[in-house]
Amino acid sequence: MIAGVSPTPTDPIEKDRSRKRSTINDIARLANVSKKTVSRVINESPFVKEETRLRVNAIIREVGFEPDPQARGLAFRRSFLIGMIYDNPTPQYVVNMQQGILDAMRGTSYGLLVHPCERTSPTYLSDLRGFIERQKLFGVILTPSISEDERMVKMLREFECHYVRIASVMLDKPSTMVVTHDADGAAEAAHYLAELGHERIAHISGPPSFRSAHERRRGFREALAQRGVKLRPSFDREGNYTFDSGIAAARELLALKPRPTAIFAGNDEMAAGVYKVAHELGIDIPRQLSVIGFDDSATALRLWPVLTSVRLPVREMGKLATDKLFGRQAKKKPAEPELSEVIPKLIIRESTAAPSE
Amino acid sequence: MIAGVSPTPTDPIEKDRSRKRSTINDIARLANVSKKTVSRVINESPFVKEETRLRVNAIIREVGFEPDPQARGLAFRRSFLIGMIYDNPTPQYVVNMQQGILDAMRGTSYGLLVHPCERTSPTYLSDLRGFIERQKLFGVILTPSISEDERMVKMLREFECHYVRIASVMLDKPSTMVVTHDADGAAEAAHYLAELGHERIAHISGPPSFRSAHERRRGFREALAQRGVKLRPSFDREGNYTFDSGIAAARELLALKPRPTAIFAGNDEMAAGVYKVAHELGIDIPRQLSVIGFDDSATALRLWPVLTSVRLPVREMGKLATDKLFGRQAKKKPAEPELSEVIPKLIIRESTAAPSE
DNA sequence: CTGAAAGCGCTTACAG
DNA sequence: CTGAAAGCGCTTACAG
Repeated sequence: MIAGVSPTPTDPIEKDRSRKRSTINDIARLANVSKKTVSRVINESPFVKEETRLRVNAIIREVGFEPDPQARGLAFRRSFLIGMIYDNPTPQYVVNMQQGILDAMRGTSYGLLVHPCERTSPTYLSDLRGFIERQKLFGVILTPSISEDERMVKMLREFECHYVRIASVMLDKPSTMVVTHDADGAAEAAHYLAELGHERIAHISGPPSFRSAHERRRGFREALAQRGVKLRPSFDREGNYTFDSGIAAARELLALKPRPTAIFAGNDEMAAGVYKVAHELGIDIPRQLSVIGFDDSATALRLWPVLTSVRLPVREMGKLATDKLFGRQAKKKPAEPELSEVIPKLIIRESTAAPSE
Repeated sequence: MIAGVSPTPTDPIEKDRSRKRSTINDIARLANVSKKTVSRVINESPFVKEETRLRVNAIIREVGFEPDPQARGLAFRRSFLIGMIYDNPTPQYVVNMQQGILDAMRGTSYGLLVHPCERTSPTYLSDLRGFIERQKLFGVILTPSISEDERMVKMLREFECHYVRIASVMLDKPSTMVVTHDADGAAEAAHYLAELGHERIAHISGPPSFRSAHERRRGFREALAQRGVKLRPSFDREGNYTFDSGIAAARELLALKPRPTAIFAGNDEMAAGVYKVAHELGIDIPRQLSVIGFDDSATALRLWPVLTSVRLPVREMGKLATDKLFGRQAKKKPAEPELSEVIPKLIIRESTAAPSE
């Protein structure tokens, strides 16, 4: 229709025009349709003639047009932003989770907004409410322990904000859950230690405010019981998933007589604390003490000897959760519930051996 | 003006209204001014009568009104989003940096969008261009080594996107820089080792693609030279800031005869690699080998013995950079250049001692 | 299957 | 110091 629109290098006006992003109006004009039709193509409406759709799409690609998420968001009354809300203290976990979410977002026009928070802060809920309401989030990914807070979830429903909860057990409708079955991973650790011949086995659990702490402890205890090994009260210590709490618990545990020959820590950070105390006391790992962690974080490989740990595929969990948020379900028989599950796996390294005594 | 507007618990209509966010129009109506005036108050325009401003602000607070960032962004042709663009491989660094940026953003209506990337990817620059153009970012924080890429910066200028570069040396106008002076930190490490009496001192540097790798090496070499100690070529190894590269370099270094009595690693990750090899070879740290890292990350405390390391206040750097992006300068004599600087500091722990031989 | 009008919640450009 | 009109780039609601 319009002749000679291709920019020439000597044409300063055309240069300026090309710097400006093209809009839905430009596309409509070039395709000779209304902007509403372009909008329909963008939003993949089925009510567009095949031929029209192809023509519009061709022009969109040619011009390199991308709709403005802010404008779309304003009209949709909902932004193209995903929030990651977390209070997990482990950087490795946070970064892996972010990576997984971004994996699923690649190629979309969505952005990832991060929002760390502290459940103990008095403004925790109101901060979060402000964040979600202000940003008009499309949806959020909730990781433990935030994912276990029903007040949080109630608020999200109020704002009609989509969400997916990552947690160690089923807490909600299957379509909103990624379940990590921490108890099964802990059970694997228990069976392995029992098979090695350990009987004086200790556990350092996470804080009661994390559901995973209960699950890991329960899975461990129950599997031990199956093997006829009892987790004695003095060998059953509470930590809070931090390195320091692992040190404190290990000091108590290793002062006991007789002391445990194996310790299963609720996560790798606390296992690192056990290592520190063992080194201080001159206790050899694994000859005199077997240690197992949980998470299989980067730390596991940096410890000496390398740590046996239960691996959770954190990055994949983030991707799974985000696919779910976008309504992209893994292909299954449609009859099956749309639950997503993840199975932890014991990675055996050099911190575990048969007891020497 | 309007009587009885306070909602009563039994009034379902009022309840419904209260669920809907109020807009600039509601405030204008309640304050008996035009929405343009409300807009002026929001944007802190000086051209509003004191009395009007107070009245409008009172109503804004009363109603709990917050302007919609998407709508503002559309009108401003610029979003209320800050991007953090990074390719740093250390999770601890990434999380600390994010925390620092969020510290500075607290109380604002801005959001933090994360964008990890790989400089080696063929789509690196075009991905980034898409990200910045699509999201119409208010500004970005660039961390090493992305912050050292002039093509990246050129692109940002093209889009008139504000930016602050965090880097180990001055690369740009002072108003856009947070300089970390890595060379000074490395020099401290050198002086300390020389003082302890070491002469066979080795260095494992980061990858040449990171400016900090050069700076740390340079600072270390020069300070050593001042003390009359030469960094021999066989003791001068290149790594790439990863744990594995630290292992590889340490294997070579510790096979040398005579081997070094001290190793300064370009970061803690590589120092962790040195520990692993030393343990394997039965070399005692610090009696037979002193080790110093850089970053003072969480890993430094989890290693045994605890690692002497050069600390960079990463979280503060993030806050500093973001304050700068917002034009919030530290108060100084206005004549002084608006450069932000950070001085690394050697944290002495238990991985360093006088050489035994 | 397609389009003209009105609107999302703000701001810019202009006028007074 | 204040406001009415037009516009940012899209979509909804309606009509045909």
